Amino acid sequence: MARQAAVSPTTASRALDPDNHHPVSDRTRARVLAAATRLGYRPNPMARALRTSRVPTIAIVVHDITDPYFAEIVRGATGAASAKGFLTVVCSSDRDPATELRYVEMLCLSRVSGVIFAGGGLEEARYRRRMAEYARSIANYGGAIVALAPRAERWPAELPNNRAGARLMTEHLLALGHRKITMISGPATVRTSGEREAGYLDAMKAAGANPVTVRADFTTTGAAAAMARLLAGTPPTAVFVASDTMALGVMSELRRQDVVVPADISVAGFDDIPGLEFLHPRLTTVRVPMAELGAAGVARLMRQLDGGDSSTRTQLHDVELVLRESTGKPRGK
Amino acid sequence: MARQAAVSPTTASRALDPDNHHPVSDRTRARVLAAATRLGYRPNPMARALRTSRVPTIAIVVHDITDPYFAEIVRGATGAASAKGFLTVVCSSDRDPATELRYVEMLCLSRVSGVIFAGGGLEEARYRRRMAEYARSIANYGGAIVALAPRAERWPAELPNNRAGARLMTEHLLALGHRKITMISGPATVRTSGEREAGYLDAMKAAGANPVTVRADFTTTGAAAAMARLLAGTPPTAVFVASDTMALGVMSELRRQDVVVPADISVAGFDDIPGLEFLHPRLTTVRVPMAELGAAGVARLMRQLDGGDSSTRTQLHDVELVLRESTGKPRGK
DNA sequence: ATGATGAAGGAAATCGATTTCCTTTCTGTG
DNA sequence: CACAGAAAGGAAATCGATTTCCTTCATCAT
Repeated sequence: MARQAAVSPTTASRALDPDNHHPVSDRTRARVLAAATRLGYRPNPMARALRTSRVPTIAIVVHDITDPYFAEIVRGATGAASAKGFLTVVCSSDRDPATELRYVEMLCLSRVSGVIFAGGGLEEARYRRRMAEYARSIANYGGAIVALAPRAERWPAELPNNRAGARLMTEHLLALGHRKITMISGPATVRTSGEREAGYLDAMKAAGANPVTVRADFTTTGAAAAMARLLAGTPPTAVFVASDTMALGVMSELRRQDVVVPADISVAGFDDIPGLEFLHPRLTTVRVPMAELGAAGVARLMRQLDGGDSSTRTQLHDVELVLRESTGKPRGK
Repeated sequence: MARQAAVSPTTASRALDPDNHHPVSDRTRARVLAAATRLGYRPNPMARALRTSRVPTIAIVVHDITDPYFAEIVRGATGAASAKGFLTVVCSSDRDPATELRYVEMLCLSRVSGVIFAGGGLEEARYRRRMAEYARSIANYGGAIVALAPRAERWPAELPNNRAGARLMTEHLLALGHRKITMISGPATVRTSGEREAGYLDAMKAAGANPVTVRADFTTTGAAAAMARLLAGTPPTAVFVASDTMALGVMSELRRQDVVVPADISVAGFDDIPGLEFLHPRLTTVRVPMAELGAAGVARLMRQLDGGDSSTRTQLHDVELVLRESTGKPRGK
């Protein structure tokens, strides 16, 4: 108890308040500060949590922590959070809505200061209803929420510019001379792939090309299966895959069937997850600033907690074309 | 306050105690339980934390969350922890000792119930001293510690059987007919690679073959550089790399120099990180049950917290050879 | 001179459980 | 029948800050 050393019980708290707007004279504050450093005093987070009804930790809920996309986001978020003295709990739902809801319930209960949803939501009624309930409860005790993927809920969001990126990539493919470009996208309920699809359509229409979209599971194996179906018919000269994780499956299937990339078919991905440099040919993709998104999410959270920013505005983050080896001119051009 | 509904202030706490050894009559307990469920009562974790001086969360400190090896461990740990009603905070030190120490200090302060060290420690005096201090402080408030990698500190540990796995892999290479097998290992201060080296030496000596070990940074690029040096001299017919992450660098360098795997050189890794199936040729490696390690770490923690297990014994986990395409007979055999 | 205003800081309530003492009521035994 | 000892449960302290009320002065305007 730093109190003994200093003089006062209450005053210590006031003097130690970082953004203080309490009447404390400079002389007193100096005395308290001196005593505090002398004693190596650190306020007990649990005690203060009980009073303020918020623990100084933020949570980040992801679909799968082993997915490099989410791992990068988590890395960015933990760094930013710890710089602010916050711990980061990660909740990996393994894509199970029930698991995710269980986590969010625990988070509410524990009164974490903020929750970052790195993955998209679900279009299921029960899920949506319970999530809304939890969100209300979090807002109630003064917690904040931020989304890093497009969602039905109107939460503050920090998103990659999916549509612009997809347009850019499609234009790249068109510029190489491709006309038959098909997009391997996710299920209609996944908004991220939906936005990327929109960008693809923008570019195809602008070029007067005929867009073809096939839907697959938003996973590696789902995309591999879709690619196999494509190969069974008359395959396009280029495929644009909605995410790198899916592109991995596509490349794998192509190799299995001895289709040469990019000579026979060009392949483009989205995200630029780490590790792509070990794939051969190296994947052309759109770089999403994942760590930056994580950090931006934390920053947004902090602004909300400080009472400043209360808008539910969506902040877009620029993405960038990364040209590597998996795309090339179509045969005979 | 479930108290109103029931009858008593104290008694509720006793009745709700899971492993109760308090004098509470069955009738009373039933009444309290009924009231609790009726009101949907959940004890406030922060209040109980203040009293018991431990929050129901565990921490896992890793070198790099984007490394699939650690990501898998985290996945295993979070699953096991949440099943016990614990949240998991992850601390990614990015291999910086100062960052790691800062995290551990925050963890002590927050009074997390347990800390799992997924990565190895450092051999630096200052680091060791401060870490010992924090460990003492954690033990002081009743927290637990578990290591998932070999460490100088004598903490309870759940480890993969690195030595046996390395012996197995080396024997596999020998059985294929290789004699010139060199091991690309980590720095001498990294105990994990040290143990794997020992297993390699065991097998080489037993076979009367001449062991050659080269040291590299315990990273992808470090291993790539080491492989480049090896190719500059008279290269071996097989290389055994201390980890899959490093093997990625080795494979990349070999491809860059147009060395064909396994025809020209066989390559073996260690860990069996996910994503290896997209490498070509697919990497032969030793499977370490990473998620299982994470879960075992949590289980060990729980046993310590329950006051049962207080041994600092090291529990070894079996590893398993995974034969794929990157190893084959040496030329001309 | 006097009341109004505001700055500085202390006393005590509060956050919501857990835990330590008790007190009361049985039960069994000499 | 009296009394020891156990069983059941309540009152109050505790954990360590934060926050709400006050009280006390000093300053200023009327």
